[in-house]
Amino acid sequence: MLTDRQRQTLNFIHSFIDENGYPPKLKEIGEHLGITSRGTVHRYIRALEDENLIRVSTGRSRGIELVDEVSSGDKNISDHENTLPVAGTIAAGSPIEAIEDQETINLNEFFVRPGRFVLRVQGDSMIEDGIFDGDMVIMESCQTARDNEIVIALIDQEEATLKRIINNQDGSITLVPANSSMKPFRYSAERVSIQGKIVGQFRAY
Amino acid sequence: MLTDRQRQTLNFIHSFIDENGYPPKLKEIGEHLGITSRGTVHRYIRALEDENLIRVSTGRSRGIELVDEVSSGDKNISDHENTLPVAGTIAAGSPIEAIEDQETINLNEFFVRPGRFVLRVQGDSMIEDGIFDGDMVIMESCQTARDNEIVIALIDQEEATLKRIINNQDGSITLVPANSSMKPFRYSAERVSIQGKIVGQFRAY
DNA sequence: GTTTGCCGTTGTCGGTCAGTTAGCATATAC
DNA sequence: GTATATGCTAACTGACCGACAACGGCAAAC
Repeated sequence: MLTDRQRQTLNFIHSFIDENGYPPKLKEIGEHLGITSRGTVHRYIRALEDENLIRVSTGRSRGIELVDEVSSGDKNISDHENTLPVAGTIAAGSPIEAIEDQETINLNEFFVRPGRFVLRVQGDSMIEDGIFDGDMVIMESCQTARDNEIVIALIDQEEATLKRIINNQDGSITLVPANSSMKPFRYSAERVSIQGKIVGQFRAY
Repeated sequence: MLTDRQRQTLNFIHSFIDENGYPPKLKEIGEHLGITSRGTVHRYIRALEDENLIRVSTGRSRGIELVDEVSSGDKNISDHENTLPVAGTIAAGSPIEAIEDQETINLNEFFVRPGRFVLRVQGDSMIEDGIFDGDMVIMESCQTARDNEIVIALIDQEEATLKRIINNQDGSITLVPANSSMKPFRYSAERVSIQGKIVGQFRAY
């Protein structure tokens, strides 16, 4: 029989894998449970292993596996249910006609890849690039970026912002907002770490 | 089981090929990961080859091939493959960290419904509403719209445009661009037919 | 034909990180 | 008092990671 904490641990492992496709490490589990000690977390892992609920490859990072439960049901989704027809370009002079058999787009296939995540944007610093307060941006994790890419930059390990990046000759980094009422800021390289770059943006009305 | 860095490497190779049609070289992978050493990158490549996830033609530049994953059997369309984790809101003061609140978003479920379609936007008439030249808009077919909704209006059965709509007291219709260099236009009701209203917008970078 | 430079390959070195184990402390239930 | 669950710190080990150096193949530049 599991204790509360053990059950919480198992639940977290479950949803973490669901979400990320790979298992968490002890530290991540600890953060979720509010435990700072990896040793304590490890004791839970051990207990769950004894109960035969997980499998652990000893020594390896992220070495936790779930023990198979009932194989998940198939989710038979026929393809067209997941696509939107692309009716063409809207430009002066042409009505949008009956949408025949033309191109379709599957938003998931278009945007969803491992290593990507979504953020809701707060603030107006990128409005001139068409990224508005409340918009969602699709980011891809990475540590470096080329000039003029839009990135999430973490400054002094504290403040995260969405900005356009310029890698200066001298190694410093300039973060440029797309809002003429704000000014670019220049930082030494050590102060800035990049957490991801933008690959998409969307908005619902 | 892959390490974090190995997974990031594989993801990058994947999207690089997707994007460019040819595989990246070590240096390019390194730049993406923030590594200056080709040797380190090479070790990842080796590991991925050992895991049978890629194939490498030894010695050649850009000699990486992806191993077909279709063959890898199950393709357990587990849900997370179609969702993106929502990492939270990006605002000053908070690093994007452990993706805690397990919210995820499934773009298809979010946007795809019967009767909707996608249009590519041409022109700048809606830039102040964050709809740029080249953006895609998701429309829902309908014949009427309330004030201030963004619609596709077909004028004189000829010209289709994306505009904000105002239904005037006298029955006429005003179409308002979101671009201060353009003026609203007023049409009699007979001249305008609405083909759909906006429900979403997206853009790829 | 030689040189130069890019690229992949291999190996080594030192630093960091994750998992593991053990010992100590506290609170609660029996 | 004893047992159990919980949490911490400290220390050990091996995996992992990144830099660097060196080599060979190849192609463009001279």
